[in-house]
Amino acid sequence: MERIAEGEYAVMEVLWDEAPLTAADVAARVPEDRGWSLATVKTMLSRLLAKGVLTHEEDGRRYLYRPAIRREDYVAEESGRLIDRMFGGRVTPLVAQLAARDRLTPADIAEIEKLLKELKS
Amino acid sequence: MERIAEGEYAVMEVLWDEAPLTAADVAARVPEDRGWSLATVKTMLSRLLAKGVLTHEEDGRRYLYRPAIRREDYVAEESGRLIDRMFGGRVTPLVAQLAARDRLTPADIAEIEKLLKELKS
DNA sequence: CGGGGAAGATTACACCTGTAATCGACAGGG
DNA sequence: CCCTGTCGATTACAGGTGTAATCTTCCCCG
Repeated sequence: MERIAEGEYAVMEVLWDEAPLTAADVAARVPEDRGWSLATVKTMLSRLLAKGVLTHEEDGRRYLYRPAIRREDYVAEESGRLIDRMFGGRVTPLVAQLAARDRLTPADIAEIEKLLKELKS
Repeated sequence: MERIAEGEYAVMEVLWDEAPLTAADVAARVPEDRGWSLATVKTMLSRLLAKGVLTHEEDGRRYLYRPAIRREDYVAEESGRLIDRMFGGRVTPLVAQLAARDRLTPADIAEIEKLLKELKS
């Protein structure tokens, strides 16, 4: 699966959330703080099409864009890459790391424990 | 903290493992499969210096390089970035995701449970 | 029916990254 | 004392990315 750049990912998020959309619709839904012009969004859409992670169907003179890959799949791949690179492919050190950095609230801990318990059954 | 590119990260790994080292030493320790020439490694070192994530001390006509940032800190930052981007800043969905993707072996689960238990005390 | 606006396509351009080659200085061996 | 090898510094260059502007085509409003 083709790599998706950081900015492009923001566009994918929009379409994972709602699809199909026109370029203008996507632009309208991209987070404000990106400060992107419509032209920029169109560039992103073209590149994502070229990468094969979006498809488009014609709607008169416009395109309707929709994701060609599933969000969970992409997220899984990216997470895997990070874990491979920074934690030698092992998940436990990641969790340990997060714990040590106080990224885990008591609520998180409870939730994860529940999750793991279900996994074992 | 400056962003470290994928290739540059491989150089950092070498120096986190052993420092200080000369450019030639670093080149000798970079994973074979990168297939990098000494020149390439030197470029990486310069860029990392420019980014402020390495320091160098003179040793005659050569430099001895050593990390200027701690590995755990950088790893923490990168992990945080991924979690923010792909999981809305929440850790639990990450773990859920890993679980669903069978990235968690029973041994992992046991280990994580132990880790969490310690956290609570 | 003509002009303006909107759609996608094409082009632009600077910065980052991977991957070096080349350059100028200098130290050490013969 | 000179040559050669080695060092860091500088330069190179293509592909990816952020961020658009411009071009071409065509539809709709007046």
